[in-house]
Amino acid sequence: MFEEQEIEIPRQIGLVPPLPFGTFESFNNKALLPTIADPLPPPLPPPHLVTSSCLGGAHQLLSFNRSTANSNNSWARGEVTTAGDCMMMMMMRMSNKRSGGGGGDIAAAMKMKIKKMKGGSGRGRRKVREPRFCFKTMSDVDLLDDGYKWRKYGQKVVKNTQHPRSYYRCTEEKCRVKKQVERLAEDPRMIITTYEGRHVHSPSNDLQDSETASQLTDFLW
DNA sequence: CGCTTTTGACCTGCGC
DNA sequence: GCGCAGGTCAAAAGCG
Repeated sequence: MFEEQEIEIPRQIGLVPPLPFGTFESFNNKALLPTIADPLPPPLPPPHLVTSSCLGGAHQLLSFNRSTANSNNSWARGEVTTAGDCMMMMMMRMSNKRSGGGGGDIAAAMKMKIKKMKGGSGRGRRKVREPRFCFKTMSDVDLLDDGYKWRKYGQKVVKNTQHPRSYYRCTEEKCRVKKQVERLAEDPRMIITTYEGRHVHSPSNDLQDSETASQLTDFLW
């Protein structure tokens, strides 16, 4: 059970079904498909982070075809080929669910961390913490291609970790989305990517389907 | 030359 | 109040 009153980030993060960890099948099964009309999943198990080793090596090619997708949304028209696509799918999935209400699991998962950061830290003005969620992925490269352009603005060695945490900000003007990237101490092949905020623009990658781009704008933060 | 990365300093909150 | 830790700033260096 979650003590929702202690959750200090907006509940718009929504529900995310727990993902089996360690296999690409987790991306081929329905749990991750961005089917907008999906009913809400059953009540969630305890707080968790979204986890999946969707990437074997650097941006291993993933295939995700129309028949698998089984829906008319934009993603069903193409193939998922990059790490970024995988992350987008997860993000979209989360966005799909948030409107259904009853969310808060990710928020709960982050509760301790957010609570600790409540009031924040760092230089200058204090601001309201944006919604956050994180992915655990397997990749050789730290900065996954998620369709957006990022500028690194800091790096920090976090206590009790072997690898520094990198801080990135979306390069788009007026877009305040940030992300943190760090490698797992236990398994350096795994990287934890934490997104904070919501994109106010389309991915900078050239998407062949402009409709896709516009829909992404709707779904991605 | 403009953009990105690096990196040490700085700021703020929290725990003791 | 002090020290610690996390997050951010910004100057300098690097790069295409």
